[in-house]
Amino acid sequence: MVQQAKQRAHAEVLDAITDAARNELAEVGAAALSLRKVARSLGMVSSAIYRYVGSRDELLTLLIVRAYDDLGTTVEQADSPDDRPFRRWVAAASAVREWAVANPHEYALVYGSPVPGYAAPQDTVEPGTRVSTVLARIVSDAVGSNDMQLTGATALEGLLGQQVESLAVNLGLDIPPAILVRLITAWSQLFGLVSFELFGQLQGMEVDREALFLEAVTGMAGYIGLPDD
Amino acid sequence: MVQQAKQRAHAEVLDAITDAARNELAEVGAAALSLRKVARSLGMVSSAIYRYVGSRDELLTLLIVRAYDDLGTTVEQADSPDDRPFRRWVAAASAVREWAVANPHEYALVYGSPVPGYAAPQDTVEPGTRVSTVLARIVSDAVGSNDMQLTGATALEGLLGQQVESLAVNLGLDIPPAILVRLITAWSQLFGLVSFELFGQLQGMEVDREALFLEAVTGMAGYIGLPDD
DNA sequence: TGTACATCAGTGAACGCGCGTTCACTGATGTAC
DNA sequence: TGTACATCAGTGAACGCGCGTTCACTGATGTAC
Repeated sequence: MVQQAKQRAHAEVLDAITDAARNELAEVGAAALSLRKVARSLGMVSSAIYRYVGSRDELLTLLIVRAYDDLGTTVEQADSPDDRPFRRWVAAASAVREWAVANPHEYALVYGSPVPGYAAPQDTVEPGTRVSTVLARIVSDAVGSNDMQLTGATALEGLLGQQVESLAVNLGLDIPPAILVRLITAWSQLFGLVSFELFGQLQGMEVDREALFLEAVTGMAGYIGLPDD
Repeated sequence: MVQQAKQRAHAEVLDAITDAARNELAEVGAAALSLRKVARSLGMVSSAIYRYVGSRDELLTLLIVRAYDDLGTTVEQADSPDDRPFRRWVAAASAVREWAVANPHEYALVYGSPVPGYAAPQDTVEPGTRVSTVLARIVSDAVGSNDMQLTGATALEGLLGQQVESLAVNLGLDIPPAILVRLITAWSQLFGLVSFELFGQLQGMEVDREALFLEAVTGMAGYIGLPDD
């Protein structure tokens, strides 16, 4: 019983460390994140951190997993399966953007340029797939309910067609290759838009970013065959 | 005369420094780029660098300008104004991707997450616009020659429409707002695709990346109204 | 209830490291007369 | 052609810094009997 209290205390401090690290991240970015600063911000001596975290890389991994999970949860909650596919797509995409705008450094940690000298371990893979899983479900639901209106799609030629087909099988997705390619494309375009905005490439252009994003997302919806109302 | 030789020598060493820095960049990334390592790789003592470069930030700026210029030149050369608009678009987009794949760290330096603690000075702005200038010229040429086939474009509503209109005026572009929004969208999607591929988000998906890219670029061409052959 | 022992969070000093930058200097090269 | 001077690339030592990580330790808390 009391051991459990100890374990709880341990977990709480670990949470506090992760929180502090998140704040550090927001101020200086991943490359400059330092165990010593995190410790200092908690009023601990730097070596005490090692009771909770094995190394700096381990802390980074913790942050990455947490960021993926945070974003994953947000997007999952933004998706209401009873809506029309178009609405679901827009909602999911907007959720990605809003989370990114609210958490720019965590977004950068996960979708920005790789942190030099850090190799993501296996633990980060699964939480990283949650967003694309939602997107895929939206599309496969639309396929299932015959809600797709794919225009101008050419049959996939050769190698790419085969690869996409076996990808669909591997992921257990009921999505025809011609649509799945477009989904993959739209998926990366979605993050492209967000990164572009967040990393300052739109700087100097005075346009309403949210409206621009909605325009783009609507265009992508058409591209992947999700009809607008 | 001899002074000129001195100046030339100075410029040559500065070039060597930039080259060495580029190599460093390719190995450790921008955040970990160090003046001392660059000096060492040239067989100089670290303080000697300061004869050529005022500070680490100045060296970074040099690298950024050079990357922008490199990419800009590449894309400009890939564009042959006599081709059909669709071909020009594909050629320009492919040039971006190929350059990025060949120079991943320079790409990351310029289009990746911002380097912490570094603020880009004004000198980097102009070379940064060269790619988008090419893309805009392709589209405005197509507009001028009545080569556009814009499908499903809704008139832009409210604020965004006005903003895009005045943007076109400011940049001196003869592109109707409805098309310009889509160009901006496609432009950032283009870099989104490239970043996604380069930063490892496609990892674990066994698809021919070039073919996927071409699919996407073709889709974007349709979106911005450039008809395929 | 009391005592001996185990656990483990947190301390504080120390390690070796590489960094950006400064500074007084040497020595080669070019210039002026 | 020769001499005094200026320029400036490169040297080497030093500065102060913050980092990740280790280690022997203290002291509080809980456990077994």
